[in-house]
Amino acid sequence: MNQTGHCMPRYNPAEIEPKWQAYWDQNETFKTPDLPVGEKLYVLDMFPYPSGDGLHVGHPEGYTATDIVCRFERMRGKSVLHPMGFDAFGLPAEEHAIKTNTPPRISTEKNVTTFRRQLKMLGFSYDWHREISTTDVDYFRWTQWIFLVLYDSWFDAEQQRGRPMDELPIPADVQDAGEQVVREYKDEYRLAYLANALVNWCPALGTVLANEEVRDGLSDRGDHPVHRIPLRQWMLRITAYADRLENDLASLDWADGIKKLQRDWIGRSTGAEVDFFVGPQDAFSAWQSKRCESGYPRNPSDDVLRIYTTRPDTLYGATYMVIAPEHPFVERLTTPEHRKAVREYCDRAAAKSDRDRTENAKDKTGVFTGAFAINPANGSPVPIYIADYVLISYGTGAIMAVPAHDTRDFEFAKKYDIPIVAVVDPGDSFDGERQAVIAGEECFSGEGTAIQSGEYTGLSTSEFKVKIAATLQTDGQGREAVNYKLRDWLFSRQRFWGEPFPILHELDESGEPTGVIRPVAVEDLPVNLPEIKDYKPHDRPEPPLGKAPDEWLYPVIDGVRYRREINTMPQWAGSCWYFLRFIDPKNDQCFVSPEKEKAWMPIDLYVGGAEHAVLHLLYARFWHKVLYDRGHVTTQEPFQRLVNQGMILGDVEFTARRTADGTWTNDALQDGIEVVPISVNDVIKRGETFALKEDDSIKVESRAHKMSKSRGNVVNPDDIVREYGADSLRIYEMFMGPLEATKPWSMTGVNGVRGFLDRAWRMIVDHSAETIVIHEAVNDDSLTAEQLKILHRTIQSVTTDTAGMRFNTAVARMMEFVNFFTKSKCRPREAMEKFVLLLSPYAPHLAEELWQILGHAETLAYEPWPEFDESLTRDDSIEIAVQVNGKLRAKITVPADADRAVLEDIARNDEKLVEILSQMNVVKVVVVPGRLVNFVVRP
RNA sequence: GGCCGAGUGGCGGAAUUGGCAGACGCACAGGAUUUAAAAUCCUGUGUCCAUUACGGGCGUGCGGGUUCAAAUCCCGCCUCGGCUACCA
Repeated sequence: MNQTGHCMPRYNPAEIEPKWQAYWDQNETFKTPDLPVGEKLYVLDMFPYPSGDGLHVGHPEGYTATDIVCRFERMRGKSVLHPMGFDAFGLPAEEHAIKTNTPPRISTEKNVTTFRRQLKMLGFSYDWHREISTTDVDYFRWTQWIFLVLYDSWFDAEQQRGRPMDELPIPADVQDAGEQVVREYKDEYRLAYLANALVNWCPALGTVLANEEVRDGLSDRGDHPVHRIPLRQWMLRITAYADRLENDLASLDWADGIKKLQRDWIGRSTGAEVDFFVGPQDAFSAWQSKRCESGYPRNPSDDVLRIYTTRPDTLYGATYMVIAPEHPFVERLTTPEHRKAVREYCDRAAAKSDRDRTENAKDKTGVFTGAFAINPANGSPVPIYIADYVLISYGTGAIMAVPAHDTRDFEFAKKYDIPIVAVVDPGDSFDGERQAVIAGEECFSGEGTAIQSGEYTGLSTSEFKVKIAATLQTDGQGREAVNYKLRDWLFSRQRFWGEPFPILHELDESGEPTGVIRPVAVEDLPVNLPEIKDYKPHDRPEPPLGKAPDEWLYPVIDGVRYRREINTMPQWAGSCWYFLRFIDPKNDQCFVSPEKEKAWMPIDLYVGGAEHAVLHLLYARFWHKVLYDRGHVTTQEPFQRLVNQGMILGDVEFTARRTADGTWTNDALQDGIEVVPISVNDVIKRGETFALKEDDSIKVESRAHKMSKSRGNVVNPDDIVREYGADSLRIYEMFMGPLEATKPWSMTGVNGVRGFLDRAWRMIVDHSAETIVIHEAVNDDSLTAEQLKILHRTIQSVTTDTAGMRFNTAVARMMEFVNFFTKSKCRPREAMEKFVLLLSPYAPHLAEELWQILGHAETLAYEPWPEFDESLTRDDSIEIAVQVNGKLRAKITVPADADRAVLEDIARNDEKLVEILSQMNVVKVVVVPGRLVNFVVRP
């Protein structure tokens, strides 16, 4: 039996785990057929970014969960697709490339090798034939192809679907204006389009930074100043799909929390757009009548400031207006005497990131432009301010400010002494000071009844909204509008290590861009990354691909010279469709064969961390819907069921506070007081909290922290596998608690699970023998009635718990099985074999080994999952509780199927109950068969 | 500030529909085995009172409520964690 020939009586994962991994590899045990045979199951893990640090213990948590489901369902006869790959584009590899001046592909491949080794070491049953990496040229060829689909699509708002560009209706006046106007018109509709977007440009580092790399207007690395500058960027029109992305959530089997996160992120709001006239006051009525005739224009003219509001009912209370510092009207509206102050204010705002602006939200700042607009409701002039609490990227970048009914406007108005006019009466039921609100001394942002609102006075908020929207519409001064917090997706990065855009910019004879864009022909894909000499940033806000050799950068097609797009796609791109490629990873004719796509999609179970709850899932859903609309996939949603695994924290740490001279203290943290780690042995529990053993007046803090390099509490799976084995790691991660919960790591816990596997081994293998032989207690006897009951109960629990992904309790039931049979001198082979099959999804290496020891030549991966007989799991007699007034007073043993009358009778005749009941009057008897009998009594 | 989640022994956690709180594991203690230790096996282990045995009181973050019965349902708080952050 022992292939290496030497004696191995003890459970030795270091030997059997590599053995079975090699077996699965050589026998292609988990190779999945191109098309499912029978019922299909597509189970997907969120593929990892292969960082230089290798796997951490958080990865195997979700991966083990899906692996258990896959192994379990294979045994239940399903055709399972379970692939793995790598999301390998990304910043760390590029940073490494800059530092060492080596191509990022080299470090990426090295990291992928490490990840693959670690994943194989854990015994996951992936079909490795399907491995893909987003950085594979054969892969990103199709990422580029999908980009071209996006570029060639527009969103038909009426039909609510994406359609090819050649189906876009071109208005006659546009058609007549010539080719260039038609081209520009088309570009306005494409799902992929170019626009000026603000980026964080850091001149000192010579690079553009992500929002999270900027703090207080300085770069995270090096503290250099960062400016927000507009740059021509690729955008994806995800907002067009906002309503579908929101509505289709209803059909998905996801946790409500995650759905809500997505809904909030999309952030749909309804309200109105209103144009405020900004010309001279005596021209106002002329403008009004003009608007009555022309109607509300699609794009605002120069003589108006267009705003978006969700509360058009508060129009009469708009006492000032605010535009964002980046608003295109800033320059034009500012009067000469305010120019200097405005310029200074806008420069300061430009130096701040969105995040910094919002972090100091309490203190509103702003500057007066000197200009006024006319409130269309009452014709009175209102001052126009510039303030960074208004964001250029939301709505129209301008607001009407109603300080009486918006807390932000209220703060601002207080600070700058702007009139506050209440126009909503909160009513009697209002908790706060109703009179203070009406007097404009307190802000109220709820709904109520209109006051001081001309003809609308007396209307409820909702009636008012409907009426004024209609009026604005007829007067051509506004219209109903919908807005989203979701922005169009900024889809380009000034980076080297990403997918190149398959886009060419036409150049004129002097080498300047003509504005004409030419997509790379599908047959010319892929556009590979060029070799470049160095990866260091320039001092211009230009991507590293600007340094590419001319042969790459300046292709000539049909005598026309082009410059390639030198931005690259963001890391999200590759993960937007990888699940489709897994279905058909080698196809060089199309991104996925329609037949295979139809057979395998949608994904039946998708497991990953909650950190991707919003962006990745939203982006992938968006791409999928475009592909669906264009007829390339057959499902509207890619991820039918989603489960988020919880975070694994480091081992619990105890800390106490100490002063500089070394005395313990409970004082708050301040200069001279430090937090020091305490050993578990020096800690006692005192009441609700922990305290120091040597001085129990000193509080000890007990908490598990996120694993991080800086804290030094990171657990490396390599170490765990070396010391305890992969099967122990797998089971421990499942046994810690529910999959979705956040839970702290514990080394002694792993050791405990290893003890269980040791016992399982010794239950079947004679560990005192010289060679591997089956334990003498294992025989061909038939099971006793009790053994049969335990076996079937175990099968039942493990089956339902595994199917319900309650892995922690499934493991507990298997532990009980082992505890029971280890005590038994007679362990029928039938029971042992069924147990091994139950264990196999959880501890596949050990199970395979035991299966072989029990005399089987083939892998157990496709053995039928054990069946249970429910009638065998039941007891003939059970013990139930007898309560008096809800308190447990006795326990009685009764036939399992005893009815109410019988139960009450037995309970009444119980020795103890006779005694109690003799002194009491029974008012009521509650009998729950199989549970309890409760006597309600009075003296 | 907003949203979401969670509070059960020394610790991780279990507990169908409201129906015997603490499954399983860790840790700890005692015992067996051993020259000894490790390993293994057995026993005990919420807490307080009582201990002659049977026992009894309390107990699922806190305070109320509904109910024959509440970890579970309702109302009001507290604490911790995660996400998010001026979205007009």
